[in-house]
Amino acid sequence: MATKSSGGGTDLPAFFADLVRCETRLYNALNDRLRERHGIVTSQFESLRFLRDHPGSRVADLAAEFAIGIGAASKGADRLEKQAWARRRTNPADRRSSLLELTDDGLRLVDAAEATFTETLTELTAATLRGPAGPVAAQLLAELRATLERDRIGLPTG
Amino acid sequence: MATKSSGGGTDLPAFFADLVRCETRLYNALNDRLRERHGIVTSQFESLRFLRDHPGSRVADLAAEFAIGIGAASKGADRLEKQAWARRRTNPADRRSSLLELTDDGLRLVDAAEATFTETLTELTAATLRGPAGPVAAQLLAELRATLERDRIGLPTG
DNA sequence: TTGACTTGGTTGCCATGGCATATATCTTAG
DNA sequence: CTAAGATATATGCCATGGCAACCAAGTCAA
Repeated sequence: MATKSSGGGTDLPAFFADLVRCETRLYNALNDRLRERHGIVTSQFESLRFLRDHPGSRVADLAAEFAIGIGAASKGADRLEKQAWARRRTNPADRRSSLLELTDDGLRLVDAAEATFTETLTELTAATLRGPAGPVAAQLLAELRATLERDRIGLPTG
Repeated sequence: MATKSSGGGTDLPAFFADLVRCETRLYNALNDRLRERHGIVTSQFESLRFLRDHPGSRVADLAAEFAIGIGAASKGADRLEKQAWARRRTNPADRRSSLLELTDDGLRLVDAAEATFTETLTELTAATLRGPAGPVAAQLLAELRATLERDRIGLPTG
């Protein structure tokens, strides 16, 4: 029981495998629904929601939030701009960067997509999360996330 | 509190966000360690471990396990074969498919990588999972995974 | 002020995965 | 047995992300 005892009673490799499998399948399922109803995928929905809730963010802020590279964040912003869902505005305080904000179209889209997102997520997870373990697990994931972010774990290079 | 009550006391969108952020950062961090020490990434480690533990699996079995498309699984197998970590053997019962198995090199690699994997994962998560919430959360994710797999949620097309 | 360093972002190249298509094999109704 | 359909995989095209090279702009010390 060497493996189990390292995690204080939890089989960490099994925990990780379950975490990844849940994430993959939920992400895929949400992609399907969001694509068919709104023409976007989950990563775009999350970017739009972040920009709605944090207007004036920079490309680097998107990268940090989602733990993706700066390059990927920049390209993602390009795509949102190309669809006229977001735009870059010159940052008056630092001309190297731009401040991102949603357009009216983008705002309407994210609000509509959020309904689909929440509905689908509820459909897929509410039964399992309904019991008393739900909030405990949610709290633990929030703590794990906070720890990883505090220690800057798993940030890509570029 | 409409959102929270749908999940029986859990904010499902927040739960999902935390789940995805944890998965991304852990995956990235494990990628770094595995790449520098063994020249593989986490997805390859997981494939190798699966083949070690389920010898004679088919490409379709890999796809189902990881909720990726058949095409992606086929290409992944190609890459493992190219490195001589695995090989395809003709399936005597069905000549459309091959049975995959590790080579001796592949077996040595996965065993070595597993030590790095477990060690890194422990380093990153053991502190958070140590408390009483750890097993509760692990159990909940296992149940969620089982539900998603039972209902075939989030399987790609090809 | 200026030159070295840092920081924010963009872009090109490569690897990987999704999806559609193409093949080769099974399976099965008749 | 045969033809139609189902199944397992392979492969091509496209989208996306990592990483590195590059450029523009800010910071700082002397």
